[in-house]
Amino acid sequence: MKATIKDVASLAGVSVKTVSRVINNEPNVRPAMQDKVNSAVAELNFKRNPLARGLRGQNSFIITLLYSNPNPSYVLELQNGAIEQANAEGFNLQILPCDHTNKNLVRNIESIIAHSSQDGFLLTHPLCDNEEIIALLEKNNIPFVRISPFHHKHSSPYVLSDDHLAAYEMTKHLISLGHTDIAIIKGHPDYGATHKRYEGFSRAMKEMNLEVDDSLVKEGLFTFESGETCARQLLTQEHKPTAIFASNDYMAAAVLKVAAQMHVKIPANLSVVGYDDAPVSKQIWPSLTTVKQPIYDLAKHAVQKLIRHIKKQDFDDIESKFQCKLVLRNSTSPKM
Amino acid sequence: MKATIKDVASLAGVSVKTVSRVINNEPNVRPAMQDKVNSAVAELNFKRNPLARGLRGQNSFIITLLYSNPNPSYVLELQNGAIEQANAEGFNLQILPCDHTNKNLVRNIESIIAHSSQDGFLLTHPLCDNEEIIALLEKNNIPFVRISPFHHKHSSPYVLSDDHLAAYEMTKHLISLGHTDIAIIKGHPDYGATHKRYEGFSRAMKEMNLEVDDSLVKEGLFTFESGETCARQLLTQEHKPTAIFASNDYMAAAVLKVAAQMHVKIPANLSVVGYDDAPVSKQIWPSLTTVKQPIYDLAKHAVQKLIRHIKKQDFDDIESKFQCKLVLRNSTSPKM
DNA sequence: TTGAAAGCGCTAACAC
DNA sequence: GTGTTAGCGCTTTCAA
Repeated sequence: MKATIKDVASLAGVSVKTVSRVINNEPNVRPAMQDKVNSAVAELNFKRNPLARGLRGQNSFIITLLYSNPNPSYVLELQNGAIEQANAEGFNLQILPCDHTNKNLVRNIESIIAHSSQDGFLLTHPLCDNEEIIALLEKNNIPFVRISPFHHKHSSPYVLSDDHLAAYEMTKHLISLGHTDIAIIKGHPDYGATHKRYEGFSRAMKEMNLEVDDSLVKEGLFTFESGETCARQLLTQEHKPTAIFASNDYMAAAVLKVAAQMHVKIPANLSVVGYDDAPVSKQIWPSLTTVKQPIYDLAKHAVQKLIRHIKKQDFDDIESKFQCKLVLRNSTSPKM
Repeated sequence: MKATIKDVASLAGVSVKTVSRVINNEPNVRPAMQDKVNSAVAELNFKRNPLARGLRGQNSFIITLLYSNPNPSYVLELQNGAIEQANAEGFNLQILPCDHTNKNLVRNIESIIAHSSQDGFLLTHPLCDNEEIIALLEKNNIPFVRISPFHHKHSSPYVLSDDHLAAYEMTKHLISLGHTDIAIIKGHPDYGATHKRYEGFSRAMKEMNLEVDDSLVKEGLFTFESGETCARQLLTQEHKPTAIFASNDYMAAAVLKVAAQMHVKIPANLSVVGYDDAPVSKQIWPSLTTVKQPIYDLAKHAVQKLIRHIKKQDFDDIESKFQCKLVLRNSTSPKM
């Protein structure tokens, strides 16, 4: 059977409390004792029982990743980064998918935090901008870290990628290819990313003294269908762009569809860029020039911040910002 | 603070054991007592502490979903179905991504099952066909259910979708459109799905007295790149097909790419079908005719089977087979 | 610096 | 049918 702390104690010839001190890196244990305990631990292949630890101790060593996101590759990368870091620090990650349009959302989360014992939460957009959820966690004194929030007004820690800068650089890239009539298909208005990406785009255009014609700014919803509608408008209206910046890859893929139907050659007659480096960006032809967010690192760092918070250790900054990467593929070319 | 079983007991004026009996649906409690307990539970908003329950009881009420799969939408749908069902039955689902090419895989899993306390495992392909993992679980007497296994020789329960039939029907569909020169791009040879899909294809062809020319059977690997290679061969060789059955959507998307590059019009000059109903099948133009597996239901049912196993309840069948659905989109048309 | 004892919230064993 | 008691494996408290 599994070795318990008692087995270790008797093998090492010390008390259970001493074993507990050693395995928890508590101070006030003589090195000689530590060695004895450590070799007993190794010999018995002992690991703490997380259930017992969680029951008796202050902490359960469980953190919960809460998300409501329709993008599978994004969610999975988030999960993988969070699991990796949580396990490395001796925590378990619980994943909690939910639906942010559900009317009972807050009540459901309330019931979950009331009855299971998580040490902290990782909140992704759009949940991390939900005032009710934040108020709930604060009221219950549960530490949380927000991932890519839109609002920064809360004093709670958060991690994000520099969407503004990446959109700025991508736009500059299009301009450097000679494009001046650049359209943008914006994302869903409720998403922070939408506005940051648009601001980055605008700043680049302004800096290069390029006017952004209103007819070249379309309001999408991050879905393929919305991208299709916007693309159709852009490619049929009087003022046609020579390049389109779609605020995510799904909408960029929709641009390719409309272009194909209208016999507009990409990238020869129209350059298209997306955002996210979603799987589709490689599975489509021409493959999409896009922006890769450091999602895995974002998640790892968010867990790190959260655990620091839980352990009440010294804080690093409230904000941690990570850089995106431009991924140049085949949907862009110099303006003819 | 949270209400405990003691609080409920004193409010209801009964012993803790009676409360325990009621909340666990054990027999031998008078209805009057049950009512008293139930109203006390409701009044205090009591829920069992899962940590304490897991520590004392035989079961931890944790089941683990083990997977190693590069397909994000597949994995996420699996997770969602499994979480849904597990929670409905009062269990927690732990997700455990791993890498089936890792040399330490079995040792890692061994360490996990030795030290945390899961009640059972859900195994997905290719892990569910790994003899070492199965032997490990059997040795430790841990119940497990396999999801879409290739080998059926084990007596352990499994769930799967009827790949053979779906591939058969899809092939029949192509034949009904008038196609006779139908090529197939097979999947990775190590995957069971590869062979079942090929068999379904072959049976349909044979039934209709259509010969399958060797040059129309290509060996892919389920990746976009492998699909591209196969498609290039098919579209440049002497014997060209008028329809291509790609064993998954990634490879079907690759066929569209090659066709576009070679100015082969889809579906006018070439019909293409995929498999899986991956996100790309809707994000590409023409959108892909494909097969949708009931992954969500597969996962739910697998959990159901597993929990039955854990509770040592009467068994349903070892095998549970679910039907796929043909999804007809725009990549197929009658042969011209 | 170390250890003995109590007890987290629950279920199992057994008594009544 | 119902209750009492012990104890899961660990951490906490407090005494030495």
